[in-house]
Amino acid sequence: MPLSHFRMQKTYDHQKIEKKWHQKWFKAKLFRASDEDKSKPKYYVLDMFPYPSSAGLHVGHPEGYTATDIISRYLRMKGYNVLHPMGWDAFGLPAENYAIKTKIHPEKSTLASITTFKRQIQELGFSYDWEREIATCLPEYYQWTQWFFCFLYKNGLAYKKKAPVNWCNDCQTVLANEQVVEGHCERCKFPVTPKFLAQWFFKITDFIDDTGETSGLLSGLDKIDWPESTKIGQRNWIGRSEGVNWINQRVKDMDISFEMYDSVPQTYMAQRFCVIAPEHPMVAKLVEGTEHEKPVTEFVEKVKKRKMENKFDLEKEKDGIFTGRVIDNPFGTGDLPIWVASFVVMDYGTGVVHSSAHDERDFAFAKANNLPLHPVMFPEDPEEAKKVEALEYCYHHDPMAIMQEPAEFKGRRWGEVREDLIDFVVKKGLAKRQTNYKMRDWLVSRQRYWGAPIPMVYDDQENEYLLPEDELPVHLPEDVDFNPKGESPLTQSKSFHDQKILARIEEKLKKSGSMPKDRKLVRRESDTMDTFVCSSWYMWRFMDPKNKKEFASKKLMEQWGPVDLYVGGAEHTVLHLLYARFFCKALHRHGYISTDEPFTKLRHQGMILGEDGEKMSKSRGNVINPDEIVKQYGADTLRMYEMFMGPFKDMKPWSTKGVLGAYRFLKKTWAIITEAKLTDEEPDHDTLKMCHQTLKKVTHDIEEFKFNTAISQMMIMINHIQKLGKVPKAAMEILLTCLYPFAPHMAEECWELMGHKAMIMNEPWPAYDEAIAKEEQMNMPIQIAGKLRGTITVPVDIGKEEALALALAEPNVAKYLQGNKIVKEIFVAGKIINLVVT
RNA sequence: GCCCGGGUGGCGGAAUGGUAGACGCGAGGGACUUAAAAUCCCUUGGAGGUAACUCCGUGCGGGUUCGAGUCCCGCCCUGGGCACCA
Repeated sequence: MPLSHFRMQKTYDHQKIEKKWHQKWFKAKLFRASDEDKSKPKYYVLDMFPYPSSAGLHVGHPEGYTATDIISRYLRMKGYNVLHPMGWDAFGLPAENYAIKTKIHPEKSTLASITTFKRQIQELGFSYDWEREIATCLPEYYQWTQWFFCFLYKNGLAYKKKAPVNWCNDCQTVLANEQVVEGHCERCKFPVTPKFLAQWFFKITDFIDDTGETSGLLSGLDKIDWPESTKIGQRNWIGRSEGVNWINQRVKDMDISFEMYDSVPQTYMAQRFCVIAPEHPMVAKLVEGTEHEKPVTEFVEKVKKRKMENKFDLEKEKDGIFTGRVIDNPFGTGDLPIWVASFVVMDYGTGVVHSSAHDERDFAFAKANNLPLHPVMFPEDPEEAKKVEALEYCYHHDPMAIMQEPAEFKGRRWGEVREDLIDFVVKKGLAKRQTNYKMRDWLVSRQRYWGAPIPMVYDDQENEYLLPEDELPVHLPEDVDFNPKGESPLTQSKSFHDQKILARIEEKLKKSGSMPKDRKLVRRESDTMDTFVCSSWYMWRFMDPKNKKEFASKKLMEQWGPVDLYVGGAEHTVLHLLYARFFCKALHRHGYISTDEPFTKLRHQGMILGEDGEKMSKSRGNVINPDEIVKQYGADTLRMYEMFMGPFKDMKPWSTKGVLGAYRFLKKTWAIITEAKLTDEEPDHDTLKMCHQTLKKVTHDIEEFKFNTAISQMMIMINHIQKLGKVPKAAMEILLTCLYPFAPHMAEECWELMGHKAMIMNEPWPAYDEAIAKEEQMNMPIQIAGKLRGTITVPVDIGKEEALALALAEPNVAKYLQGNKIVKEIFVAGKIINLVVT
């Protein structure tokens, strides 16, 4: 047996290596973000903090976390003071549902989940500053969530209003949309009905447009580096629309008049009827005491019920009923019958709209209900115009359409009259300019236990009072029954409504003059806040997580804010990202911070699917447990594999076989360090070139979130090095530096084995040399009429004449040129030759 | 329905308008081994050809261009979001 078989091979023991470096990093507090160090530029890298579910970490979590860890480690090497924190979005429905089922208190199950999540995340070796860890369900955090409620309330940005909730009469509880399946309760299959409750709203609509120094939710998007699709998502969500409100729309023979919003006022002379939302409070008045009262009321009830069933397709709806009333039309086109129509949305505009022949849905509604239509603009083509006149189809949104009415605009094009026409009708006193938005105010009340209590109290006459700040936090009480009893779980708690404490609060309120002396406090607000409120401000808390006096100090927020890079799933395109921007803008408007956008740069990770290409789920049995991958192959392998799978933002299926590719790469690296002959000799020309090419590619790819191609370049380099007899240390050092952000345990261990005393993380990120990285030779393709007919090996910077001469000499090319005349020579330096022949 | 993505080998994917398929997985063949694992080497889009090489090929149909996976127009299929899941 050859001697080499007895040579002790140092095996790649990932478990031992990873544990060793976790301890080293932890002991030396190496990832502490320094509040004091002003010598380095700051960079704040934030992950969307996870909801610690009882299922434990999903392989989807480490995808984003690895990306931010790569960026964080890379930037530290580049000399930045990096803030990279982690925490827990710990309030929410699942823990409460779990409590109802198992009687285990949400706090207990949530804290257990956090412990598991934390262990799993730590095993992956992410460079978080754990001293800044936060959990939204802890009083030291939710005290400040409540402070934000107070802050908004004091500034007129929180108000109470009645709104419908999904109500299950069998379970006696409010249901989340998620718990409503096709209009029925998920648990007991009972039909869900609407129930109107007084609920708290935040006035997010106040921040759509710019105000003073604070950019609005719309224009602010223009200055941040976010994916365009996400910006579009937010713009569409906000749904800004400019138009007019028609005024003095009086109901004939009644003392009622409406305003009606119109985003396309050009065709107002076509209006022949109007439609009102079933929920409109005036509907009852319109039909009161008439023969229409009964059928209309029945119709309204029917529509409301169908809307609750979530199966309501606004676009296809054309159900309606006549109210028996008409609008006394001020335009001189006759009275407009008022119909109740299922498709009219109460939340948009004023809930009453005019209808005309130039709107597709109005057109369909009129045809279905035999209502009059009257086109006022026509296509240029007389044949087509006839069809429009005959109401064969709905003619709309054609800029070239020719207007017939009003007389003042006759002959002009629809596409250019808008502004003039609006001025005209405004001057005539028919309308006023109006901007509308699809977005509604944010409903934050939740009739649940596991959330931050809303810091309000009520007196015996149901008047509301904001809690004095020194009464915060309002603790979640323990004496609560999670089983639904028809109202918020907190309503039942004795300790929550402790009369002694209420008396103390009452005294304070009276002393400060905010409460009349003859009133008596009787209860606290028993609703809690939407968990999105907790996650709307957590990025500020990370900057100053231990602060007992403020949610975060102005000084530290100026120092660390805003978040330079934010990474998370695209499912948060609208809600979370919009709410966090709203909070930031509110803080900015009221002088707390100097930035009005919280996240300068945003990137989304794509979802990781199961091996079957389907979404991972327990029921499908295709869930991959990261613990098993870490145990078998190590954290570095999991990190490498997840980054290598494909483009960061794309959805990609898991492949357990594919993990092997990443593992083999790491083992090759390990083998070179532990087995190959490392030499102090300078790298040869090709190896040096490879080093600089790799450095260049990895540097650029990290910055552009192209981690998959960065890794493939490292694979190319290791394949090259493997073929060398002696491996130059200098080359391995460059490779390990590139590898460090991706597989930090492996890189540190190898670095140490190479004899380095200091850690690789303390090395500066090396600069590449463009001149060395450059290829000097290339295979230049030669096309004839766009088809590849040969290649020539030439210097990259070869000139046109020289290249053409070589190209013509290439045998296969010459063959194809026989008997043809070259009419055009395309030469793209360093790229290609294309000869166009007759 | 509305809004936003995506369709490239057996699979994940790569390609500033310039040789389509880098890198990895899988598969086939070989080396080492008593054997297996591990590792290493070779082949690997399809069809034809001993070979040189040729033809076809990036969801479908058109267009722009010397040249299109990439840009434009029209389709088909598919995934995600849609306000109380987070």
